Amino acid sequence: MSRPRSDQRRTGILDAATRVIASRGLGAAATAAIAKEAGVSNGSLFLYFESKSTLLNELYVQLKAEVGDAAMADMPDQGSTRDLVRHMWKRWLRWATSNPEKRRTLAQLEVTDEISLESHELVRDGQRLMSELIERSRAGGPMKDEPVSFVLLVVGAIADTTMDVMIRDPDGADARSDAAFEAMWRVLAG
Amino acid sequence: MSRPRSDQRRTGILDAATRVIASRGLGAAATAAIAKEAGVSNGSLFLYFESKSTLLNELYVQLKAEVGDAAMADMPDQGSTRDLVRHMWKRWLRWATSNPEKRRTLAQLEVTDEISLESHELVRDGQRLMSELIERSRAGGPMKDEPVSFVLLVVGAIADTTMDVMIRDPDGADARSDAAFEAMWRVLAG
Amino acid sequence: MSRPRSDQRRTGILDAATRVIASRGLGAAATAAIAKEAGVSNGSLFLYFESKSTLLNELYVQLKAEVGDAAMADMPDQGSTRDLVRHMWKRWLRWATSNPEKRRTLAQLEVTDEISLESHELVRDGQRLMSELIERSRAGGPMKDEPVSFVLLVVGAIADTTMDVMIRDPDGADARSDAAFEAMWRVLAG
Amino acid sequence: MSRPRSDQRRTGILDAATRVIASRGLGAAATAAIAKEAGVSNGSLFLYFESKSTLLNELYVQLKAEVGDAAMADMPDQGSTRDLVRHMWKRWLRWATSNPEKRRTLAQLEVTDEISLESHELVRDGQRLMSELIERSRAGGPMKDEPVSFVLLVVGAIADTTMDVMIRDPDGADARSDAAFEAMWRVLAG
DNA sequence: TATGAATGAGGTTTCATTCAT
DNA sequence: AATGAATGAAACCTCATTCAT
Repeated sequence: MSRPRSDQRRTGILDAATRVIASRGLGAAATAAIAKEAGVSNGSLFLYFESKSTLLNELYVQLKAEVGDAAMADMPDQGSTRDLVRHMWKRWLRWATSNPEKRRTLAQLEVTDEISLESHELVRDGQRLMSELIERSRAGGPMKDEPVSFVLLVVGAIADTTMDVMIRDPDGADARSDAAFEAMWRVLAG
Repeated sequence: MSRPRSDQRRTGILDAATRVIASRGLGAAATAAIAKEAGVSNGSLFLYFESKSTLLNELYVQLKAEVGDAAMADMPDQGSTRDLVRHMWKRWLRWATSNPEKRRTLAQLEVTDEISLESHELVRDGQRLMSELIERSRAGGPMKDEPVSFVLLVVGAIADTTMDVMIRDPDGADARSDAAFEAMWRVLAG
Repeated sequence: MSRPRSDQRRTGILDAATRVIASRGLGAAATAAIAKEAGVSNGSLFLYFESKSTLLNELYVQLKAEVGDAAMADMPDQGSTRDLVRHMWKRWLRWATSNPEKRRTLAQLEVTDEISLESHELVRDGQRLMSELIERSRAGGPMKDEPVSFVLLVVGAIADTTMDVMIRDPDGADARSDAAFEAMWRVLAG
Repeated sequence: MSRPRSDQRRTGILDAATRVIASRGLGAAATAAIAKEAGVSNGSLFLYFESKSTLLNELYVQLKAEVGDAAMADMPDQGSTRDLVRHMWKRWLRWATSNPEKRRTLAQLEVTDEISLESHELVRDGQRLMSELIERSRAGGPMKDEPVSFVLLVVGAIADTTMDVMIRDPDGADARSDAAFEAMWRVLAG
């Protein structure tokens, strides 16, 4: 019938947005700049995304899902809880250091009020696997009586901080990662 | 030209900016809105601050200093390191829960690329006292060989997360604060 | 290239345009909206009409012809001039009240500068029958020495106003119609 | 204190809008075009008018008031009703022929759905004087039992049509005006 | 010094029209 | 012939900053 709407193009726009936000900041991420970076006309962007706001929200949800998937990928089906958490930790940080732009972009989106409550909920739903692992790990730790959501936020904050530092100074990345894991593990398991 | 004298006005503008950013978000913080909130004319704002960017940078540095001062105020000159850190922790979180708008604003400014490298350095300098306390505390912990700056960032991230959750749900504030302190202390002192 | 054949589609698009303009106003009548309302693809519209302007012009001419035809239909071949004019008047207004959307759309098109001089001339040509009737009627009236085109415009203006009021308040329609006919007749025949 | 907001500028913008709409049509009356025509910056327009819509509404109300004022100006305090109506008619048409652009613009604004109900009501209120004169005149005529608002609309329609024809062909203006007055008078007084 | 009017670049979004399928 | 994705030129409006008063 006609040229089919292309998933590649959609993805291309999201990728372009990631790059623009990472390099120039959210404040300078004009739709025109994103479209240009994606090699797409100004109007096409609005064919694939209803508004700039939906674009940002979808990008946020997708990136969050990507981190979550990366962290839980290839999870062994046996081993001590500590080993499982360590696996998660490694994958998590590896994703960040391999995708510094996505990490930077995510950090910016995390605080905007452009991101709707609904998107935040979608993200929470997608983190069920991580939540469950955290839940199991904290049994004997200092946060055993706190809401899981809070524990997850704290662990996430430590991870994010570690990522940022690792990205900024790749030489010390391994040392940072290991030390932070030990620290984080104590937060959970005491 | 020369610095205008009314410090009251300067402060008024900074306070207004805090309120506007906290309530409406950084994206909607037009200079006109800030001026209006401050009860000052549009143009006056630029007599006190060279540009919007300067204003935001000064606000950031000032708020960061305020948190630091609050955290280290009334520090007893003796007591175990743990007690000192506990003191810091309590003051720190109390400041945040007493100043939710400032906390919210700070969270927004933290990620903008509007904040210059210089401002970030200024902030680091102002945190010397905290740094030293952290330095002393971590001696036997899992992060004993990491750069202090990194440790400080991790501790700060835990604190910020705790603050945000406490502000969002004041009922559980005390439980959150205590549990997070124990967790944080393990990060430091193992 | 050559005229596409499906007259049904052509008509469907014109009808859709009528509906869209009547309900949403000429300013909101995007070609995409018209195509959608017609159940036809975006691009097809331009197979049937060279441009939006052509579409509007054709719609205008067609609607005007329709009113004219309706007004002169079933005209008896004898009777006093007054009876003939009365017949015309009745049919004219009946068409309008039976086709409020077409009437509304026509009112909008009447003033746009989108309508070309040529279209206006086409319309005038199509109103020859009405013109002749008016011509005969005004013999003894106050406008007996004016250009027929002017008289026709005046009569049309009275009719349009009456229609609009009738459509807006159907209860008083008959009273309006009768009174306005008497008034109009005096304009013609004094 | 500062440069005062200038009524001249406000008026200048309204005048510019009138000119642009009259010459290029409402569809081509971009705010940028209006601003340029007014010799004012793009942004200034929005300092004087909240939105394009308010600008158009104010223009409409103002022009309508102007016509009404013009029509009722210098009304003698005695004389037959017919003389008074004739006075109104003359002034009314004179205004239109002296202000062809305003007349054209008004014709365009009259049908837009950009004009709010409130504006239409404002206009109606401003036409009380005319209404009263019409009311008195129609006592023995064919429309004596119709709503005044309807009669006013009909008279207005005749006037508008006459104006348009007069403007288009100034040579026959006087003949048109006189004939149309006689016709209109019969509508009222039979 | 203080005011707020003035500026114009830039932002998001719409839409008539073209073109690949 | 038919589709609907693609285009890019506007359109309206905001806002940091300057400038007349």
